[in-house]
Amino acid sequence: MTLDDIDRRILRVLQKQGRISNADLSDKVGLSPSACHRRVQRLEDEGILRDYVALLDARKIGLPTTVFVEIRLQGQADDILDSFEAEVKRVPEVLECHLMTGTADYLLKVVVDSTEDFARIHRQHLSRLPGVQQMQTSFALRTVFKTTALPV
Amino acid sequence: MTLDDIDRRILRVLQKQGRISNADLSDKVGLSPSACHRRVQRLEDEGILRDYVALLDARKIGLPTTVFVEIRLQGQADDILDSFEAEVKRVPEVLECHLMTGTADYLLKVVVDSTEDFARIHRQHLSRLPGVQQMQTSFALRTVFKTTALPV
DNA sequence: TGTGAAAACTGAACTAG
DNA sequence: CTAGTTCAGTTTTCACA
Repeated sequence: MTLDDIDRRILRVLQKQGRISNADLSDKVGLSPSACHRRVQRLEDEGILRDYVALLDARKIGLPTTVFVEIRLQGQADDILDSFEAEVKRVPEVLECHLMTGTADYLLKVVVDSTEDFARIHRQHLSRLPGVQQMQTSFALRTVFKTTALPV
Repeated sequence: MTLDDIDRRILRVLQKQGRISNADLSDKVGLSPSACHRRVQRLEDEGILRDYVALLDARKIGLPTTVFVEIRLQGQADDILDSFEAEVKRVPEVLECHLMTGTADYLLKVVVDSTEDFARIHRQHLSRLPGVQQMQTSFALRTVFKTTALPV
């Protein structure tokens, strides 16, 4: 599917204000409410608009610390990767898990309350992940910025 | 502020379905619509519910590739950090920028179309960032999972 | 918690380019 | 024929009792 300029404007607005009313959105992008609504529906049907979510203030719910964990596995056989991934999925503090280029390396993004809390999660979950050869941890001192909005 | 069990349920639902109607939400958490509405408003007022956003399918808008870039700066003087951060903010493909523990290290998360596209962004933007001593790039081969939902 | 007026949503019928 | 508009019935929101 091909996006025109108005589509991109709609996406830019919704990536910042996911709960804006269709009336206000149509104003912002210069369409009538129903024309705008039809476009939004098309973007949803195509799966380009994938989800609407609420974002929480991590600090205010006691998870101010972001940790990145690099993990080298013992091999790259599919069953090693599969069982590792299955276990990682069960740790709710792990928000992202990427398989990186190179030799069976994973990068995890983890949110925790504090370094002590991370120690606990490490002890209870990460240190028990199967097939791990090496693990290296880096703490974010400060998140300069973070957005979910893709450039469209 | 202290969150009770129903608050947490509300937050869990809204982190997955940010546009659910108040009527449906109140059903799911077992409250009357107006009681539920009051709680949501309180969570918004407190800033715990920070934002509602739409999430896009990165693949479908031509940004299927995630790249992590580790950067070591030449020093950790405030003005070096400040000018670096100011410049990084201007690159829309950079979704996250974290200052990491250690010696003036940054970690950037970047989304691009392809390795060639990353090469362009590197050439045009990243290689021109001020104060950079060293830069190391890792590509995500495959994103196993990724969520914006914090564990509450 | 329940109520009701005001706002928003959303589909149908219609129109212009 | 595609993309926009107006209009009207329905649903949702949200302030107040």
